[in-house]
Amino acid sequence: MNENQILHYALNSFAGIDPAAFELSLPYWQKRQYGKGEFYNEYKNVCKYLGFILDGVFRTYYIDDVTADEKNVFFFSKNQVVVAYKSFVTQTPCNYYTESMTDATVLYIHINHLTQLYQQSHQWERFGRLVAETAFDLAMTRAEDLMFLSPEQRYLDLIQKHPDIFNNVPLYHIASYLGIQAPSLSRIRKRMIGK
Amino acid sequence: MNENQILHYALNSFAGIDPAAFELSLPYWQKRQYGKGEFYNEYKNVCKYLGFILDGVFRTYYIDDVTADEKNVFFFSKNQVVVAYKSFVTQTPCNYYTESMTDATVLYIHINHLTQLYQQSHQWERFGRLVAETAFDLAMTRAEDLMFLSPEQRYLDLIQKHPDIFNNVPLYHIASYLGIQAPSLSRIRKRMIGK
DNA sequence: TGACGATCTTAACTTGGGTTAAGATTATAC
DNA sequence: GTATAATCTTAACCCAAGTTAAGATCGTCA
Repeated sequence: MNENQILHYALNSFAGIDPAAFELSLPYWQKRQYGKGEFYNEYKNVCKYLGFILDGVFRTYYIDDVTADEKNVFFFSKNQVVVAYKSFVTQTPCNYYTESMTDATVLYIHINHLTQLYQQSHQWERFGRLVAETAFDLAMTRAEDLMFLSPEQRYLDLIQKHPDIFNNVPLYHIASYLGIQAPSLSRIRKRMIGK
Repeated sequence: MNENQILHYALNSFAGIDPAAFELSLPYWQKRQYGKGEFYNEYKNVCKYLGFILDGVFRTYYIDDVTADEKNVFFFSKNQVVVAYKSFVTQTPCNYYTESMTDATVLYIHINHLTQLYQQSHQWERFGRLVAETAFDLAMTRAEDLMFLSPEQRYLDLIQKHPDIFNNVPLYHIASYLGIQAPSLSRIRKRMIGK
């Protein structure tokens, strides 16, 4: 499959975007390559683009004012949307950094063009609603993991449900995502041996 | 103000629902009184109603399969929407209990009627999008609090930002919401004295 | 291959929350 | 106003994660 076919396939399975609706959007998608460590969106920047990851992994992180620690909030990987959702929706500055952790390729569309598509097409309006619901689900699941699971359970969950992330990301970034320090993750991994 | 005026005022400030659009919805709103401890929506139930709280406080909580502990997820209070959002949107069974913590009065609308309003009116469609964005914001803020703040900071935050909840809810429910046990909250409160 | 930087683990110690059960305080009902 | 239940605090002990720094391992590239 070429890149447009991959994109159409993903949009169709996600939101039932048919060939005609996809055609509508085609002039608006652009492609960008990211080197490892490049920013998709920076702190204080308004996020103006919704991206679709053809390849690579991104992370969204927060930097604590006081301790200057980085805290990983989300990972985004292949065939997923990457966006600073709240900033994108409200067009306000973002509190996070969103950075590529690997070389990456992204197809992206400007918010103005997306808004245009919303007005032109029911299918795209539906897409907008589904993105909102997906964002809610992502945030809610994150909150639930933190509320209901121990760090150890969160670790096992991540391995099981997101091997693509686990296998492409250094452990200290995993630890930060799980809400613990690197030595704690090492201890958890040691405890697991033989279980 | 009578109850319909309160509702219209809230809908107007939240989503710019004008008198005509409000009029459209009027036949669909119903009123219910809750005694303390009654359920707005139960575990495994599909949430079919979106509620607007005229008075009272509700909590949404999860029960751990293993320990049988209750974990408070959200509080909803006066002049806010109460709903099990994910269950409502997807019309799937809810993982939570949503229960009134005080006597309460709620105006509520059935999902089918709301969907009907979405189709009839742009203003109501906008309302639907804003509810989605509010739900996202609530879940994201919950996740951020758990990721970035210590239990102590979360406690101070709650007092400052949600005195209405803090003043109407027993401390052991607050502790559960903060993600700690009641004795820990006592220790935090003791530490605070003199600060 | 060997050296450097990146990553991961370990150790030793500190800190704060979990657990359990008892006791103090507050609210509520009779 | 007193009894009773609900709520809140305290104590004692345990355990997991935080912190810091050192050391082991892995990857990469000249």
